[in-house]
Amino acid sequence: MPQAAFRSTLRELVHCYQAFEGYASAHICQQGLTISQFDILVTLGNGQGMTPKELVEKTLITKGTLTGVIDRLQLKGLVNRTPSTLDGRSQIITLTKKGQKLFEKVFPEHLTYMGQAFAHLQATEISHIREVLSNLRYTFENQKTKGETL
Amino acid sequence: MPQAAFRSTLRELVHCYQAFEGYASAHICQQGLTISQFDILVTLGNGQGMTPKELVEKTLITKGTLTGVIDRLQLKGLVNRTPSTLDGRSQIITLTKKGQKLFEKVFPEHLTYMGQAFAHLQATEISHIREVLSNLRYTFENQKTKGETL
DNA sequence: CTATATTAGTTCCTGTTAGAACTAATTATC
DNA sequence: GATAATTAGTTCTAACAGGAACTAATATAG
Repeated sequence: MPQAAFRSTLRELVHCYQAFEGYASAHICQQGLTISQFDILVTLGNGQGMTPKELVEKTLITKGTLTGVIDRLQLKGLVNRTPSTLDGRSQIITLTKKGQKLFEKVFPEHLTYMGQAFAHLQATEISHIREVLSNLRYTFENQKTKGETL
Repeated sequence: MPQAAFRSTLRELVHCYQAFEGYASAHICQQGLTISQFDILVTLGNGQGMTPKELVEKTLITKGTLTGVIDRLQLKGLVNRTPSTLDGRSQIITLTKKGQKLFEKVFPEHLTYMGQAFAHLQATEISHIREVLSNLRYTFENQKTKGETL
């Protein structure tokens, strides 16, 4: 089989993701936040607080890592840890006023910033990109499952 | 502007990349290598050796990180550091026989493994994905440059 | 030729990642 | 209701990322 075809596509996927990360993080790091911290801030924004468990489910951060990310957000005074009254093992992470304020400032800015990159694309083009990515993702996930069942 | 369009596309990009990484790394880690180590092994394979500087240029690893990656590859007996005769600051990283042998085993296997994920796609479809990714990448890179010039 | 600037690689720092082991609390089972 | 299995969160380890500071060697400029 001619392998050059998919190899260059994979390279392009990596480069594309790197370009996205570079573009997004440039803005986020300007705010003195890391990507992970921003991810948590945004996930907590607009909500009533969550347990670390829920945060792990909603973000791409694993539980071992999350402890440290929350530690640092707490040091910055952006989140609080409150023991859960329902479950003694559990706690609720909430934004402090400072955290909420930061979220309300940074999140819309970030959307605008990211939106700029897509400004020259039609809605149908954006949808098409999403479809292609979705199929490619499925390709890997489906294959992985196959491999595991063998 | 309706922001939902590009937001879901970005999410899909992240998920797609994660799926790719998960699929690829499952195979690489089976070989007792990390992604970075594999990256260096493959970059050195088929060649005469390179300076760390060249490795930094050809991979996505920064020079501070590279020192450690090479250290660990050296500990595993997969690469050698040889001082350059042309430049006293410089050194040449080469695969040991063991490293070369590992490369010759692992790399073709990895290509086959990755190729499996694309087996159900036509060559034209693979090219199309590459085009879409390439354009999306350009979108970010172009935008970034714009921002910097402002 | 000598002072200066640049370059190659290492080291250090902070933060993140994945995964394993651990603690404490809770649920399930008999 | 005591024992066993789960679950929530923390801690630890090895590795990596990005960036700044550092060392030694080389190039450049006067």
